[in-house]
Parts: sequence; structure tokens; C-alpha cells
Amino acid sequence: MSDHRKPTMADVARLAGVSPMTVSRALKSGTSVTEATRERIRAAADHLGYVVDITAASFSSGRSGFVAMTIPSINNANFADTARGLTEGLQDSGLELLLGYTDYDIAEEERLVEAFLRRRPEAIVVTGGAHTERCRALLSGAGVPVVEAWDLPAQPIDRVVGFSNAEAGAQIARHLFEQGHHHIGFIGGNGARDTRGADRQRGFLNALRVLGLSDARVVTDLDPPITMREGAAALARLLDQWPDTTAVMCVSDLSAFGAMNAAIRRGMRVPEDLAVAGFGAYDLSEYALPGITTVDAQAHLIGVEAARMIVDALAGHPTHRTKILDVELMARHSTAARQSTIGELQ
Amino acid sequence: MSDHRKPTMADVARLAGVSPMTVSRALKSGTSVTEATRERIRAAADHLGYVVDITAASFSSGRSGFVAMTIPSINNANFADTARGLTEGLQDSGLELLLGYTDYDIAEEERLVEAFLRRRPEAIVVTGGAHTERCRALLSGAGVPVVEAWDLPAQPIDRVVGFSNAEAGAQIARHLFEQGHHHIGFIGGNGARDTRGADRQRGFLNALRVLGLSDARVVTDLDPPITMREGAAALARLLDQWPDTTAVMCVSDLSAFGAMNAAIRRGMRVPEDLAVAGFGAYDLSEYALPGITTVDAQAHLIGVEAARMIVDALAGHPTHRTKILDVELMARHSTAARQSTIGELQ
DNA sequence: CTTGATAATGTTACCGATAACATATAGGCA
DNA sequence: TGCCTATATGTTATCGGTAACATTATCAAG
Repeated sequence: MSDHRKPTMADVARLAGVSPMTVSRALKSGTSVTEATRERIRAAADHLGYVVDITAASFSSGRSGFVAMTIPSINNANFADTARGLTEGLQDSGLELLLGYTDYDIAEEERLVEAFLRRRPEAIVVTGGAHTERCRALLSGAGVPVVEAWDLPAQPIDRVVGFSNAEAGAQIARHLFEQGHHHIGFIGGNGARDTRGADRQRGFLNALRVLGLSDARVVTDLDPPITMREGAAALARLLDQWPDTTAVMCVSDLSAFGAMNAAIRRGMRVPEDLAVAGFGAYDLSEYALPGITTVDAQAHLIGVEAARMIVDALAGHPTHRTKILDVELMARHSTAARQSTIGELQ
Repeated sequence: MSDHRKPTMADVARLAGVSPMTVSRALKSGTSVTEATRERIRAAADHLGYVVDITAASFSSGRSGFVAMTIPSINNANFADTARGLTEGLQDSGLELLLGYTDYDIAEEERLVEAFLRRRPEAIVVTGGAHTERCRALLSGAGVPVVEAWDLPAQPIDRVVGFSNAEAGAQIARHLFEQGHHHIGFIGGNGARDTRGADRQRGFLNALRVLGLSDARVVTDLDPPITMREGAAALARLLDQWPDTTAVMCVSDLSAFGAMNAAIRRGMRVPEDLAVAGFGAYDLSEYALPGITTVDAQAHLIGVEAARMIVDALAGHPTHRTKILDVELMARHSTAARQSTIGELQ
């Protein structure tokens, strides 16, 4: 609606009767400009409807002002929590978060990382520790802090904030065993795509073996994301193949919910006829009926810690390069033993 | 790891024995460069580990290459679907999507829009039609296409892709009435923050009045996002105040799920003692037990249509400025009449 | 063998802010 | 008062691409 050309800093400077440089300083904090001048410049900028052109600013300063993050899925409460934690942790530094999702595909992750790099982010957070060779090279050569989150890669690229997915799986396995189960299954996805899920599966099956149980009851040929639909379908196949199964761990709470309700629709009682456990501590696991036993991976904290690491690294402070978080088993009614002592958990 | 300075286009040009301009052309498609030259330049770029600096490119060309979108919540299947549809629709044009979330707060939306504007997006999509005065001004003066989504604002800023939230509410009201209910409640949130939810409520209560029913049974003093926890808490308050309520609409499927399970925990049967309906056609509504009656707002299509509008607008094609989508009632078992004819829906 | 049209490449100027350095002004203290 | 330091402001050069225009190479047709 203004004449045609967007106002520039020079326009504001002219109107306020100062040099463009003073305008530049006035519009950012922590710089020495008289309050009166700053006020006058602000008024001039408002009058002209001027907003700084970050494109030009970051070109000139060499700093883009944002952090890039890849997540497997945009619609996942866990990854959303991590993104939120990261956003919050970066806020004070004036860094913004640029999100991209890979759809659980490391080739897509490579594409995304390359696109991010073109924009010269000040740091990069990737979910997971599995990458294409070229993606590893891109990240290594990026020249900015790189954080791998949600995982404990054997060969970290740079920095890591994660937890042991294998241990999370093992905790569930031991819990189910303690509840008296000996015929225990696992429902998950194509491990090549969801490596964190595959790690949970590995830890789970390992623990079963250690306990002397069979680790054969596995349905894992579905493509991530493994959600309610997949959980329901997989449960049917699990029970068809191993009808005497009494307990099952699912790779996520969503699939656990799908599996649980599929079991109930088949006329089974949960937990009496089938115990069900998930992963991720979604709201759903708390409000489902019965409540679903799960593992809390502290998704939000992962984001906060990643932010802390990035801010410290950019400030040049020495930091630890790896932060390992604990996971916490949350036992709920879906895995209560027959003579339950935790019935009140519902 | 390279000596110190990032390679520039000039470095690539020197190595390939051409001018920088030819490098620029070679690295983007749809430009006239001999295949041999392009190959040579690509090789030189790879050799140097060169990636185009989009910061510089967009500064120079004046085109940032991305579209900005605000959504109320990052972890919401509906908005995620819209974002996905938008991403897909923009892909062919090489436009990327920059997402920001407002936490259902129009002051935060204003902050976000201002931050976006600094980055000179080529188009802006905002969720909803309620904005601060200043935000309206910023959007109007942005000089780029603006799409308001998920709503039908009385005074659109520019373009609109939405549906009638009021009509969605009314459809649920009529459906519950047809199922034989006369004591019908509504559970929602603080309308000042979630105006789309408020519109659904308005349409719902209006329809009740038209049907000659009381529109007093309302619990709506919670802050968005209204999720399972809030749904459960609100149901308790609803039943405490109006114990003879036989049906309730919730502002979203999540809150409907929370309310439904809270009712079941109280010993009620759904749908026999209480019918429950939601909104949004989440997976959850399909896989819950019983399945939850809901309204499909075609979230993904909203994104696709917004993308189409933006692409057309940027290409200078004449377009309609408003696209109104239909909503579809999905009746499930949670609202089945006692002598149900749709019992098979489960 | 020209000529003319088209494709391929080169030249020049510039986008809008900021870093780095230079200078002016204000205020404290001997 | 005069000097010195700290704070406020101005000047100049520059970041790395691309638009717009200019030029050269290529090739088919007459």
C-alpha cells in the first residue's frame, strides 16, 4: 500500500536525522545509543512501517541468527516437545529455530541438511545418529556446532544429547517379566528407517534373552511412523502367529494404544489376558483406559540441553560434548499383574 | 577443515575457468548453460566443497525462497496436516516452509509475524482470522500474499482458505438431537484465545436453540490447548452441575477422548449413558473404544489449497481470493442411539 | 559463404545492512 | 580550567550473489 519501494535503513536515518549506522545500532539492544536518539529512530521506523531486513543483515554480518533442526515427523508429541525445549532454550540468545522433517528417511535427511546448510545456520540439531555418508560429511564440514539428539551414536559427529533407547527397551522387558509374563512379544517398525525404535527393540530382545525367554515374537515389518493403525494391525498378526502371547511391548505409545484397543475388540481383557506397554509417555498413555505403561524419555529436556550446549558452544565456553539423560519407567494399569498391587493406577 | 575461508562462487569460477555469473547459472536449473560447462562447474564446486550461500543469493535477488506460516500449536495433528499439505504444494516451486507457533495467543502471533517479516518471506499463511490491530497492519503492508486459514474471517486481510467452524458445531448439535438427546452440553476453551473453537461453540449452541433446547450446559473456562486433561476435568464439572446431561460435544477429539474416559471411569457407559462427540477427525477418534463421532475439517486439503493459491499469486495468475471447504460429519459409536443402527461402526 | 536468429557466456552495477575504524561529545576529576 | 576517559555517532569498505544488459559462439537456411 506504500508507494512502492520498501523503506530501508537509509530512509529511516534520513527521517530521524542520523546516519544509517546509528539506526542499525538503535534497533538492536546492548549497543550504545542515547535513549532520546533511540526513541526518535524508533518513531521514524514505526512511521515508515520499517522492519529490518534480516536477509541483508545476516548477509552483511555473516550470522544468520537461526538454528536448524531435523525431526523425523512433524506430528509427534515427543519430537514436538524437544523442538519446544530447544526454542525456549535459544530464546534468550535471539536465535530462531528452523524445523524440517525427514519422514524417517535418511536420504531425505541428507536433502534437508543440504538445504539448511545453504542458509548458513549457526548450529544444527539432527534427530538420531544414523545418517548417509554424504550427510555425515556435510555435517562434519559445516563448521558449526552439530548436535545429535535422541540417540547415543557410536561415532558422534560432534555433540550428543540423548539417552539409551536400548536401556528403555530393556526396562520394559524386565518390568513385564517381573509382572509374571513369559510369552512376550514386540511390535515395531522397519528398523532401517527408525533406528531409535530398532535400538529399543534390540535392548528389549536382549533383555528377554538374558531372562531366558524367547525373543522370537516380533512383528516389525511396517514403515514408520508406527501409529495406532499399525499397532492394531500388528497385534492381530502377533496373536495369530503366537496365540499364547500374554504381554507385548510396542515401539511407541500410539501403537500400544492401537494394539491395546485391537486386543479389547477381539474380546481380550487388558491387562488380565494381555499386558501392553509403549514408549514415550504421551498424554495418551495416561488418559487411555486402562492407562498404558510407558517410558518417559524426557523429550523436552533433550531440547533444553541441546540449546544449552549450542549457546555455550557459540559463546566459546568449554562444554561437555555428550549429555546422557536417564529414562524413567512409568508403570500403569495396562501391565498390572493379575493380583495387582498397583490397581489404583488405572 | 578447509584452510579457513568458505569457498565462494568466484573460487569455483576460477577453478572452472568461467565467469562467476556462469557458475550462478550452472547451479540452478532452467538456465541456458552447455551441459559440458555445467558438468565442469559442478565438478569444481564439489571439489571445493562449495554450497551456494542462500543468504547472499536471496539478498541479491530479493527473493527469500520461503513461505512463513503460523500455527497455534506445533503438536496438533490437524495443524501438522495443514503444514504438510502446504509443504507438499510448495515443493515444485522450490519454496520452503518456515513454521512458527503462537500458543493460541494473538500477541505472540504478532511477535512472530514481525519476526517473519524481517526475513522477507514470499508469502505468509496465518491460522485463524483474529489478529491484533498491529498484526493486521503488518500483514496488510507486507506486500506479499497473505492467506488466512482454518477460518472464515468477516474482514479478510487478503486471501482465505477455510471452512465454517460454526457449521461444524451445528452439524454435531443436529446429529446429537437426531440421536434422541435433549440435554446436551459443550466443553471448550477460553474463546478469546481459540477463536475457531469459539466459533464451533457458537454454531453448536445456536443450533441447540433452533432445536428448542437449552444452551446453558457449557464449560469453557480453560486455557487452550484443550486436550485430554482438560476434557476429563471439564466433564466432571459438567456432570456435577448438570447431572442429567446425556450428550456432550467437545471442542476437539483430544478433549472428547479425555471426557469420554473420565465418564467411563465414573462408571458411565458410552454411548448408553453419555454420548460424546469431538472435532478434527484425529486418528484417535477412529481407534478409541468406542470410536468417537467427529467432524473432518480436511486439514491436509487446507494446506494444499493454500499452497495452490500462493503459487498462483506469485506467478501472477488471477485467482479466487477465498476458498471455502466443506466439513464432513463422521458418526461413530460414541453417539450411537440406544437402539443403534450404526453399531457396526464401533 | 553470408546472414540472421538463438544459445551461451561475460560485464557491470547493485541489493541493504554491518564491521571496523575514525571522530565528536559529555562528564569526572585534579 | 583543562585534560582524560567513556560514550555516542559518523565514514568507509565490504559481504556474495544475481539482474540486466552486452557480447560472442553456434548453427540452419538461403
